[in-house]
Amino acid sequence: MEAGSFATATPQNPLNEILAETELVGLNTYRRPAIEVARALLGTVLILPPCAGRIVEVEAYLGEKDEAAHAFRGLTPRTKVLYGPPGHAYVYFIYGMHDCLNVVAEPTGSPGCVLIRALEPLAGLDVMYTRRAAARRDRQLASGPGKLTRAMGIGRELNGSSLISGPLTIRRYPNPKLESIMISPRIGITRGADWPLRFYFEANPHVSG
DNA sequence: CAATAGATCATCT
DNA sequence: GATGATCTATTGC
Repeated sequence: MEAGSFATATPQNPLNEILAETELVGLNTYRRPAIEVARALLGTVLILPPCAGRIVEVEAYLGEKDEAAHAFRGLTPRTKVLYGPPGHAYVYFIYGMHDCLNVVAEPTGSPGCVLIRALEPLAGLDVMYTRRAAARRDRQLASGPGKLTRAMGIGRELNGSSLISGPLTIRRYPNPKLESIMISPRIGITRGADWPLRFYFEANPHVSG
């Protein structure tokens, strides 16, 4: 957050500023190979009012040819959304406890997607701290796939929802801040663990460990 | 600080 | 019945 330029006790929610300075990420951005979409989403802003966070870490999942992807087993009730149109949210429940957010990529019928792994909190921090009682620093609010869904209030009710119409949306700055991008193998998987499909901002403290 | 165990359930074999 | 795109608390150095 910014240093105390104002002495007012009521903190201004910067969500309106973010909305004014950004533009909605459109369908053409999502309807591309998952790797390209992953790169394109780095630095964009994930918004679910009253919260917003800048995407600083993502992973690409390549569909049926990718052993680590849910779609490796083909079309099932769970993976149905992945086979649907791009630009939609795929939210699933894992480890009996956590929800994870993916963005569906590639044309309809091709189940590539991008896992959102970490956010730099930008707006609604007070709400995030309420939801994430264990967090003592901003960097602990959303530095992991389960943490960020918790902090943002993203649940399975948003599975299959459109990122174009909302309420969950992704927006980009016309002139994004420059940060050097690192590439590494994906985290937390057993098969396909050697493929370099994780992208993150090298020096950003909000990236997961 | 690093390592580890426990929580807890949808999905698939 | 086992596994898993995780997080947290706790233990041990």
